[in-house]
Amino acid sequence: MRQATGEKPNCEATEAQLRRSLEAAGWRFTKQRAAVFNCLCSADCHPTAEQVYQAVRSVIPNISLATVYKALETLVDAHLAAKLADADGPARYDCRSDAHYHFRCLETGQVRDLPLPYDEHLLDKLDPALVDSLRRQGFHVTGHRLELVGHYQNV
Amino acid sequence: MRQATGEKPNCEATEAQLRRSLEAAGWRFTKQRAAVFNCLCSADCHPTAEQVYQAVRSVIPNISLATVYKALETLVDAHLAAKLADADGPARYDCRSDAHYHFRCLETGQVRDLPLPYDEHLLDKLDPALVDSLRRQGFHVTGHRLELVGHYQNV
DNA sequence: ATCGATGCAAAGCGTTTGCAGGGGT
DNA sequence: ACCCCTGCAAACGCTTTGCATCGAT
Repeated sequence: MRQATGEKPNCEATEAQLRRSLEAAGWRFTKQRAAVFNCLCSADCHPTAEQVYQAVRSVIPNISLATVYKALETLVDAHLAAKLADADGPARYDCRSDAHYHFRCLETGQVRDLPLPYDEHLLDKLDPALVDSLRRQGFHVTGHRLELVGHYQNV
Repeated sequence: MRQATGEKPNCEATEAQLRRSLEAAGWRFTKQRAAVFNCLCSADCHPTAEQVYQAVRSVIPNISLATVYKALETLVDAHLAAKLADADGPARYDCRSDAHYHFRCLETGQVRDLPLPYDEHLLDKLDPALVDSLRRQGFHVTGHRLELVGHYQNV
């Protein structure tokens, strides 16, 4: 975990902004949800529910793991976070909900955001006629998920 | 599930070929492993362990779900299949182990292979200087996973 | 005051494991 | 004959749920 530095979209969200987003989605603002959200935003790579739980306990010692899971689900529902599947092992949570790409370290399993914009025309770059060709075969493509894999070496 | 039509790489594998691949990886040939492999190859979209179990029971009625899981793990180890993560819900199994792309139907959750070659130069097409730029930020990219999403409408 | 959120414990689901007996080499 | 594999059942890890109480509006 690192301190929030304002690099990530949601990180600048003040408590008031978080409250507005939650209420806009029909949820109440609670300190548990705020703590979970702040944990996600200050993490340098996308944590698991258990990692969020351990981190948040230093702020709210008696929070329960079930509450962490419910808070994460609430944040996802309010489009304040996204849930990322993991082939083996627990899911990871990302405080960005906009379309973007991820990097997965094959050595540690860590998942990070890539400083790379979502490219709506990726398929055209692969092959300009691709989407039409796929549609003729029954595949109606509305988006894509790209994950780069390798290893991460902090500099 | 559909009948094997020979379109998929592993589908032409005779029992003898399957035996050779298993033994090359240090495993024995058993009818349970053969039945599980045949089920994967004849499926029109990548099944879950439970779906394999239900399908294989018509061939080996007393097979256990644990054996199906072990057979799938064995096939993955022998590079005769691959395991695909699912955001929510069980994993899916693919009788191809070469790098290729998938299509995920957002309505049914079904996953299919795409008739699309793996493009090693995808990142260069996104941006020729991308890999170098990422490496300077600590991301050492060795491959990528691309999944197209949308809905599938059989024609 | 109302009604949603929390914390706890128990249940749930997909998957893995331990083990005695059966089957492949 | 050896030892791996199977089938059964129990355990497992991650996640969700039921419920009484607490807290936000």
